[in-house]
Amino acid sequence: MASGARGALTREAVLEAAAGLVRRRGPDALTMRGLAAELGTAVTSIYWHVGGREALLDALVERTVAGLGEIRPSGRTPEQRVLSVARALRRQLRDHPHLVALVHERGLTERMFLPAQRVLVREAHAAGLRGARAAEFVRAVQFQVVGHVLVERNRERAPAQHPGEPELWRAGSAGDDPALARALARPVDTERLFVTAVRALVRSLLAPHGV
Amino acid sequence: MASGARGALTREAVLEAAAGLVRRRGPDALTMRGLAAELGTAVTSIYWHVGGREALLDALVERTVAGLGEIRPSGRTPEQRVLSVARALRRQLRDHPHLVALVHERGLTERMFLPAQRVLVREAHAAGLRGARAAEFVRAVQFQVVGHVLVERNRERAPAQHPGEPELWRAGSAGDDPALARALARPVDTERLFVTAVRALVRSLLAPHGV
DNA sequence: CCGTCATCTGTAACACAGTTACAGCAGACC
DNA sequence: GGTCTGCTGTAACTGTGTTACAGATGACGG
Repeated sequence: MASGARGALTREAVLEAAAGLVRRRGPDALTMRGLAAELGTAVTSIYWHVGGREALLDALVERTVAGLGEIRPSGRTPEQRVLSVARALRRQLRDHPHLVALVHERGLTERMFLPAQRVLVREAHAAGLRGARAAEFVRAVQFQVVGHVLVERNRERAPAQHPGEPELWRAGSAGDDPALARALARPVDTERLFVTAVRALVRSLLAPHGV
Repeated sequence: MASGARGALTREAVLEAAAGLVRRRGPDALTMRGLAAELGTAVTSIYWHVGGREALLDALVERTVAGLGEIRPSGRTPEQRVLSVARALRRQLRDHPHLVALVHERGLTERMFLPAQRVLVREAHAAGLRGARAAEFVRAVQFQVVGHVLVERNRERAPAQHPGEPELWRAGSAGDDPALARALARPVDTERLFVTAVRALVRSLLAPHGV
């Protein structure tokens, strides 16, 4: 059963090296040959241990998601607690930028959110939402958080754009509101925007006055 | 200046063929050799006319965005009008699914939204928002719409997930709310969710009572 | 102690991708 | 005619995922 004398390559070692490679140099840098070189072995060993590239990426996603810490709500009101969950989740995803790219590339955004879903369900209940209404609340928050992070990440690696927002709003194209033009020409404060948007959404959905 | 006797390959013809290829078989199917074969020419001609693959994709995005129709708000209240803009934009993006993939791959989500930004600014103004407040409103709606479409598209091409929402919520893991468990085990009605979320966000941000 | 077998590794290839060096063709212009 | 520019084709280079196949290595049964 045992392998050669020296390294005794394991599936875990392969995943570890792959994770390191992705963390340091991004998902595109994860090539089978490069990974083999990093491990000082041959490509075929990797295929034997973890299967092809697809399986490797899937395993990486699973591994990283499992490694994310538990999310604990904090705050008094349900609104505060949900907001804290959203912020924690965004923080986790931003701390693992490669995960977002990986997950999106593989169509697994749902998987990325599952760990937080239970927590949100509890908070929805605590806020008095039940049944389909609660489910819709959880889904709305989920889509907003994940969507925001996707857009955010996307913008960060965006090249120079033509025409970009600065050029577009430089002149008086905003009618008679120079403050607005200035604000739109400035780069986005994504952290602040995130909090504002989530708070607005949550406040509205938790409001008691029916839809 | 003129070319060979027959086709007279032009940059426009190359872009048209590339757009068709992407529309029919997705961005991955757009290979330089495949495109050349479709056009009955050689790869080098494509390089001469439009540059490499990156430039080709950029041109495609530009072309498609330019081809999107104008967005006209409809409805009486600002809330209704903004919601109509959001729905129209989502509809446009969903009618060009390849565009979403292309744009995300190239980090150009901002470019995707620019045509609608002016309209939203006008509506924000009509609703009484000014300056930084209006800018934040526009950005929040922008992030939500684009983010939602990204998540939506991502889910549609998602493979079977382990564990998925159905398995997760099949049992009584939702405490004592079987209706909620059922709702979460069902597939998401993204159209409805989109409207609910955008309306909630807009309503809250347009409310007069300060932050 | 020898043989067999499952496990693991290495060599070398295949098909396909983007890209480009370079030769050649066709019309324009002098 | 000669030359020059615009455009096209051949064939190659590098790098990708993947796999057929031959070995190596150690455990186990006789």
